[in-house]
Formats: sequence, C-alpha cells, structure tokens
Amino acid sequence: MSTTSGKTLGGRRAQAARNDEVILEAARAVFLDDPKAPIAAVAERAGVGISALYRRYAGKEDLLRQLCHDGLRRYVAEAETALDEPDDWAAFTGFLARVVDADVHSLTVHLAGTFTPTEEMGRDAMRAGELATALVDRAHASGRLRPDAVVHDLGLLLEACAAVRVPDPERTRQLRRRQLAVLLAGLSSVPDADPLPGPPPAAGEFDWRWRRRE
Amino acid sequence: MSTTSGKTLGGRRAQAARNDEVILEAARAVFLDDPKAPIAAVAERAGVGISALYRRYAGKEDLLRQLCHDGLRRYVAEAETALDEPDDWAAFTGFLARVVDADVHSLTVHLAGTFTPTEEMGRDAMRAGELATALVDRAHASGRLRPDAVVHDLGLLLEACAAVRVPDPERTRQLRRRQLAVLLAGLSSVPDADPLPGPPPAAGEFDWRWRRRE
DNA sequence: TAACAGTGGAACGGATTGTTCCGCTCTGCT
DNA sequence: AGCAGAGCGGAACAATCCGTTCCACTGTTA
Repeated sequence: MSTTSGKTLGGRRAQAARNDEVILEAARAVFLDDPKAPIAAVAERAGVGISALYRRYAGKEDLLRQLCHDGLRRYVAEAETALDEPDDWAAFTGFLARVVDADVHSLTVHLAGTFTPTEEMGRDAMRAGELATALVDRAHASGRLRPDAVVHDLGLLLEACAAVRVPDPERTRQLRRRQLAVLLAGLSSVPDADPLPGPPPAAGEFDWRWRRRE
Repeated sequence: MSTTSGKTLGGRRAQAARNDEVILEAARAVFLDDPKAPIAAVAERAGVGISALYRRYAGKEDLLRQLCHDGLRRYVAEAETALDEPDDWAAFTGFLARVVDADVHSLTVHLAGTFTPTEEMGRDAMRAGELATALVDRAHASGRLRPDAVVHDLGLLLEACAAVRVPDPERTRQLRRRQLAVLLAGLSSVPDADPLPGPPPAAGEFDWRWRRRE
C-alpha cells in the first residue's frame, strides 16, 4: 500500500498520523483521571512508546498546555453554539450539560498551574468569561434563573459536577447529569426562596489555580 | 515548675501532652489540604521535628487511619446530635451544614484507600450509613425533601461541597455554605418539578475509594 | 539499496519521601 | 546534686518515581 507521492498516505506515514490522534486521546483520558499522572502512563494507554510522545511534544508541560488549550477552545465553542439557541434558558442549560459531559472543567481548571500559559490562552480565557456572562445574562432575562445567582456561580457548579467520579466513565456521566439537575433546580427561580448566603463568588477566586502550585 | 508526682504536669511532660494536640491538628490541616502530603509537612506545620511524630504513630498509615477514624466518629456524632432535633427538615439541613463546615468528607472519603481500615471503622461506617438513612427518611417525612432524592444523593452533595476550595479557609467555608444552599434548594420539593435523571446513586458506588488505589 | 522518519524501551539523573538513627536537652527521681 | 531516660530535632538513608535522553531497529521512500 504505497503511493508514489502526495495525499493518501499508506503504511508508516498513516500510522504516524493516526498516532497523533491516539496519543491525544490517551493523554486526555489519563490526565482527566489524574492531573499528575506520569507521562509513561499516557504512552502505555496509547499503546505506543515514549519516543512517539517526545517526537510530538517538547515535554510534559507542552502536552498539558495543548490539552488545556483544547479544553478552553471547546468551552468557547460550546458557548458560541449555545448562544445560537433562541430559548434563553435552554441555551444556558444545554451549554452546561455539554460542558459537563465533555468534562471540560477537568481539562481546564484542574490542569492549570501545571504549565506556564501562553498569551493566546489568556485571550481565550477572557473570551470564555465574556461568553459565560452573556449566557448568564440571558438566563436571567428569561426569568428562570434566580436573581441572586452570579456568573461565577458557574465555577462552583462546574466544580461540583467535575468532582463526581466513579470508575466507569458512562456511569460518571449519568451521575454528573443528576448532580447538574439538582444544581440547576437549586438555581431556578422560585417565588419565595431564601437568598443565597455569603458574598457571592468573585472574579479572581477561581483563577488562583492558574498561578503555579506544584 | 515541678511537682513531686501526680497530676498537673509541668515542663517537659506538659509540652509533650500539648504536642499530642498540636500534631493532630497540624495533620488534619495538612492532609485536608492535600491527602498525599509528605509527612514532613505535618511536622513542619506543627512546629516539631519528625521524631515527635514517629514517637506517637507507627507510621504514616497509622496517622492517616486515626485521622480518618476521627472524621468518621465526628460524622456519627453530628448525625446523632441531629436526630435529637425535633424538626425533621432542620435536623437534616443542620446536620449537613455542620458536616460540611467540619470538612468531614475530606477527612473520611478522601483519605480512604491510603491505609488498610480496621474492623471498628467498618462498623462505624455502617452505623454512619444507618444514621444518614434515618435523617433522610425523616426529611422525606417532613415533605420538604423531593421524593426522588435518595440517601446516596448525600454522597454527591458532600462531594460537591468538599470540592469547593480556595486558599483562605474561612472563605472556603462561606462558598461551601453557598454551594450547600443551592443543592438543598435543588433537593427541595417543588410542585411540578422534572424528576431527577438517571439511575440514582447506589450503595457501593462511593465506597470504591475504600478499596486501595495508589 | 541507501538514507531516514518513526519508534520502542532501556538507562540515567534528579527529586521526593517514608523511616531510622544519633546526639542533645531537660526533667523527674533518688 | 546527679543520673537515667523520656522526648525531641533533624541529618542521613534507602527506596521509589518520573521526566528526559539515547540508541538500536524497522519499514518506507526515493
């Protein structure tokens, strides 16, 4: 299976191209499960040698950064998709459901601090914040979101869902959906509800992970 | 400051007795923050040498086990206290608030798997389960808890609250209270609510941590 | 068939950490 | 007063883990 030159690659090249995918997928799975897993675990899971990894990424930090950036882009993409939805409340809940399903939170927040971020990531993170605010504003406008909920309550909510984790991934997804349902019910407007306690979560309070830890 | 013999200990003995407390407190603080912190971190935080630790505990595992067991007993004690409360719903919410404030969840579930448990811990864990069930039953009886909530939803709830963590402990407590308020609102009965999705959390699904991991 | 991209995996060096050990201090008792 | 030893600090040790490098090998491409 060889071509003299050009597009459809056979044999070795194809295998290499496929490895690009396999490795990224393995890395995602492994680091989602444990943010400080050894890099060898990724190679093992991908069914490749360590060289195959180092051929593609300068080091562990590089891999983590790319993974995290991908997650961030996914978050932005889902938010943009959601903003196309005409129904304000459905846009809000649909966005959250998709972000929770994709475990974007573990990919972004939980990986932060393990690498030095790029400028572009900073820009994307800012954009993510704006989009989230827009979604929350619309949810407020719909009257279905309780008035004392703020944008940064999303951080709490996503953290809560990401914290649910059992060995089986599919079961994890189900339980997270349940958790999300409870949280959304709790964030819904009801006639005579006690206001949420304490100063609401503020801007910088969840970014502390981004400032290098270990 | 010396006594010929007897009860009020002065000097060295007193210091040692005080260290018992100081060390346990330091261990609690350190391991709550990071379940796999090095044992030296505990000594440093307590302001003592490593010897002071090894004089009291056979090893790291011993310390962790004791810490976890203490947490378990605290859980049981709070549950028993709650069951004395006449108001069913107040008993339920009060229990959760105290358990969340004391961060009992991090002390028990998050430390499990780092040591081999004793039989007594097994018994206490079982008792904890019974008490929790009693509290949930009473909450159901009060009509304030949505009918499709089950005991093991408490596991989800506690996990969600324990997941909230910022550098400042007091602020962490505030944010957890807020999270708890949202979750309790979500678990409250409302006339025409969609049922919670998915198979509800079941008995063995959160005990998986107790079966040794790393 | 010669060069080489792509790879597997052993090997290395540095870092981390649980535990032991030794010497010191200060107490409690005679 | 003086001694035996409880209590302690912290260096030292051994084991482990992990990121990265390196080299031999394989199949492909030209």
